[in-house]
Amino acid sequence: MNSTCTTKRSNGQKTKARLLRTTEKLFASHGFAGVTMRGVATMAQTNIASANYHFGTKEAMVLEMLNSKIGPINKKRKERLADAKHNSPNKPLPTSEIFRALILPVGQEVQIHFSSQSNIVNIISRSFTEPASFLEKIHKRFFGELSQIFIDELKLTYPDANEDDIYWNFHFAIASMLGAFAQHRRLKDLTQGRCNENAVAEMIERLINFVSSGFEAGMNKKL
Amino acid sequence: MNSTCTTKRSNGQKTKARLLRTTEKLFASHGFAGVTMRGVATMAQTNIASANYHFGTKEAMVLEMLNSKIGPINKKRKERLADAKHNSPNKPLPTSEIFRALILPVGQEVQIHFSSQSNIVNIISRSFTEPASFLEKIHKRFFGELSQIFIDELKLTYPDANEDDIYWNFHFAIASMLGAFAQHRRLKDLTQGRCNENAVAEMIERLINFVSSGFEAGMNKKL
DNA sequence: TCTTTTTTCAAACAATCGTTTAAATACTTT
DNA sequence: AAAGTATTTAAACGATTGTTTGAAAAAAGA
Repeated sequence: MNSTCTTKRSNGQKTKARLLRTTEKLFASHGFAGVTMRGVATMAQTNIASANYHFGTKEAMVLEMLNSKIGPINKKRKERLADAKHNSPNKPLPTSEIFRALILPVGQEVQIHFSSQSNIVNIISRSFTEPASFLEKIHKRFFGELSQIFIDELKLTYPDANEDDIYWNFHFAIASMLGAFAQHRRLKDLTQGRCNENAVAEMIERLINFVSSGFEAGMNKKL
Repeated sequence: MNSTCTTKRSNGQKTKARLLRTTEKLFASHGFAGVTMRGVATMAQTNIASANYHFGTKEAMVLEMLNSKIGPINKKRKERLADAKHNSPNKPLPTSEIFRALILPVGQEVQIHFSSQSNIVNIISRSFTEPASFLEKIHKRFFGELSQIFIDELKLTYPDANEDDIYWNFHFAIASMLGAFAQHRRLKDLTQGRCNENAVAEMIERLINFVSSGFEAGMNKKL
């Protein structure tokens, strides 16, 4: 018959998408352990076995959700870095431009879905200290390839620098970014309501400035 | 009769201490969810019910362990800050001194128990993004009172600064510290063995420098 | 020594977890 | 319309979780 809103299968992809969205919400608010097959299925208004039918295991379901969220962000990061290189050829990039390419794509995602329950901030903050061992592999997979690209770029900007300096301070930069996002939920308590939703863009700029300055200081100052 | 090595009760406190040490190890390596009453009891060579007898609940057991580890560190932080103020009265503290008081006590703890299985780094890194809701309260309790002390001190050093600037950049500083510790376990992979155990003291100094520089830049530079 | 309290233990409880099964339903294709 | 595939469902499985019970064992006080 004339299907009203579907392309091939009408309900299968719908249910799968609903399950993914629910996984997103539960993972964002309660972490991996808080994602239960029953909870996801119930909240997605379907059956437990349906979740297993679509994803096989809980682990695969969470992984697919994470990939759908973090994958596009990493793509934008690489694109922004490539654009910056293309716009100023044969010249090393400023430190702030490198970290802007790293931070801004997440920041934009945060701005878009700020008041959403399944905020990307919560997902990222959960996914980098989750106890589950498979998440460590995922983290390595997601940030491992990306790290090398950005470290190589930093080496071009600091050609005479000690490699240890680059590694250490890049480590701090990553830590600052992730930690800032991880703690972002608690910021309202910390500041007693001083930071409202509209300040997200401001926070991103502050974060880029903080990280870039810290990195530069770490490269220049001899301890 | 003449008790050989105990003060009042011979075995009760011993078992309780053994349970706490085991909780420490399991929490450090597998997080809150990885701490199971059976696992702790077995590894501590005692019975499940014994753990419940001594602590009541799993939550209380983990809390007592956390308090025993983080409490003394926070005490040293306040002491170091008070000492710094006492040594230079009527003069605002340098930014690096304030953050040194915040970071060094943890760093020393890290150095002492670096190769230990129950490293304080792992405990701290676990305890600040653990999904369990009670841990968020603990985090607020532990860092809540401490934050205000250090923020007040930063206000003295930057008397003309915008309060928002102080809050934001202190937030980043805390995030950097926690994130750096949280990621420390993965650093060996990231650097391909470039960072050995002896480099802990170096990392602490680098971290203090990174955080102080980032904070100062955030206070001075207008965006 | 006898009594009292503290501590340990095996066993079971109730709840929840991820996963599987097999039958029923919905949809597409022929 | 019939056949075949895709999807949903209720129900159960086995394993694990934190917690409780009640009795045995150990230690302490009298």
